[in-house]
Amino acid sequence: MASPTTTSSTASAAPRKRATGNRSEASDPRSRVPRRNDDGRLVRGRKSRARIRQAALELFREKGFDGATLRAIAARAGMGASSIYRHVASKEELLIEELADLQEDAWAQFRNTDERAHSTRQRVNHFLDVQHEMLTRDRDLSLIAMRSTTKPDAAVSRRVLALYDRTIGLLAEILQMGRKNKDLSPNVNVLQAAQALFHVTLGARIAWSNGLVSAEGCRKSIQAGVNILFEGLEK
Amino acid sequence: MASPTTTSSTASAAPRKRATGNRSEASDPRSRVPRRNDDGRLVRGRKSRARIRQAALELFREKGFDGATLRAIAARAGMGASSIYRHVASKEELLIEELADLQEDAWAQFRNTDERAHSTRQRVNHFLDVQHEMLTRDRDLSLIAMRSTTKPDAAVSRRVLALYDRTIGLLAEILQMGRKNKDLSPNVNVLQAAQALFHVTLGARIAWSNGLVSAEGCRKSIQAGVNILFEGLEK
DNA sequence: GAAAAACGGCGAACAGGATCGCATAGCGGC
DNA sequence: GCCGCTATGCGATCCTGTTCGCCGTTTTTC
Repeated sequence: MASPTTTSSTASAAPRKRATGNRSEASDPRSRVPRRNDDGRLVRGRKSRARIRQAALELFREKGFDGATLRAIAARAGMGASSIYRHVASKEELLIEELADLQEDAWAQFRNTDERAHSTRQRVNHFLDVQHEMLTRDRDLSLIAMRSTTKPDAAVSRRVLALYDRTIGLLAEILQMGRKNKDLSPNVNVLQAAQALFHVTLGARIAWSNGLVSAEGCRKSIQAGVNILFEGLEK
Repeated sequence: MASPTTTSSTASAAPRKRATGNRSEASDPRSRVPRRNDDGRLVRGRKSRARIRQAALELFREKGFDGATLRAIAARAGMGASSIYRHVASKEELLIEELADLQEDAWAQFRNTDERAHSTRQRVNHFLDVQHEMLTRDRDLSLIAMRSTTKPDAAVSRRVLALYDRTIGLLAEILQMGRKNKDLSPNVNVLQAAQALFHVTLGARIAWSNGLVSAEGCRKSIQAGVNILFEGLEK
């Protein structure tokens, strides 16, 4: 791993398609944008998607992500394993869809309970608490999200990264408001600060999802990080 | 993923051994602690390990981690694929071994160039720079290390986590010294601070390894995080 | 120095995610 | 009512990490 020779990427550089691969390109279902938009006619597909999702949800809960076989998910959804790939690009995507929804909920919940009168630090802590609560409900959520980001050329990676970005954006908004209110030093770069905050939570969650600390310990660790970031280390 | 039902873990809960599995337990080579310690007489094994490692190294560089097949590695090392498992518990371990070595080198390099007279912030930046340089030489290094930590019950995960811990420990040492020298506020918790610093670097590296920022951008991002942590956000 | 135990290697097999090629169904246009 | 298009489904198959059971070799033990 020492010299920066050439193609060192996690992705198998070659597309590894079977040589015969001539699935007329335009009709390849794996190009995830449906050509015909679903105006209500494609009922069967939507029902299948719902069934797949439900089955995946249940099995993930019962056996964990890695314990839930695609074939088992498919069976419970009442179809063959390969059919799942008509609706989803990878197994991970099944979980990430869920994560995206829960994120949305968490953000909404924050918006509904946010008090702009509170100090910036309080608001940040509140935001991270809501986020924390959502994520610690299911270990796999953080875990598989993280794992996805180790597959740079998979679509699911970009999806997760986008969620991360959105989270950072929301944090930046809070900080921005705080800076305007003279709650924060005027020369902080809110985006960088938001990133730092987010990364601290991410790191704490690694420890939690590996069972090194309890959910509460994770929360404490996040709070400690927030405090340091706000107060600084220097005297 | 909503309710905290029961067994929701990434690991397939059941050990999934084949029912017949009665590999006399005591003689199972997969229990990675060799019964007999290598005092120099077990030459064949050591040569094999070296060949495997070399082959893996080359192929990872040529094709990337995911692109390098175990069968290919084995072939280049002149043995069957299954034999590799006499020496290594998983493919990931092959890369992590490398990472551990490079870490050691990086830490040594830091020790050799560290100037205790410098400010704590300078020393931290130097430490992280050395670390950064080492890690950005190979994208897979950070990537697969991260991926490993998403498999909590695998040995390789614990190995990586230990490396993380050691890094945090070294950072904490620097901070501790800084606190003694009144370089830092006396009431900072050095361990928490070190964790926060480390997590910021980890987060920046996710962005880098996904191609969102250049190596230099990653470095800048880390530095920005360090600055925020030292100076604090509050005015 | 012989039995016991650990080492190290092999080919077959397994599991599980993903892909292929073909078949069918639903819909709009004519 | 037929055509053509896309969506959806299926079973076989691929690929790859990993495990199994077996066996020859080396080291330890007594």
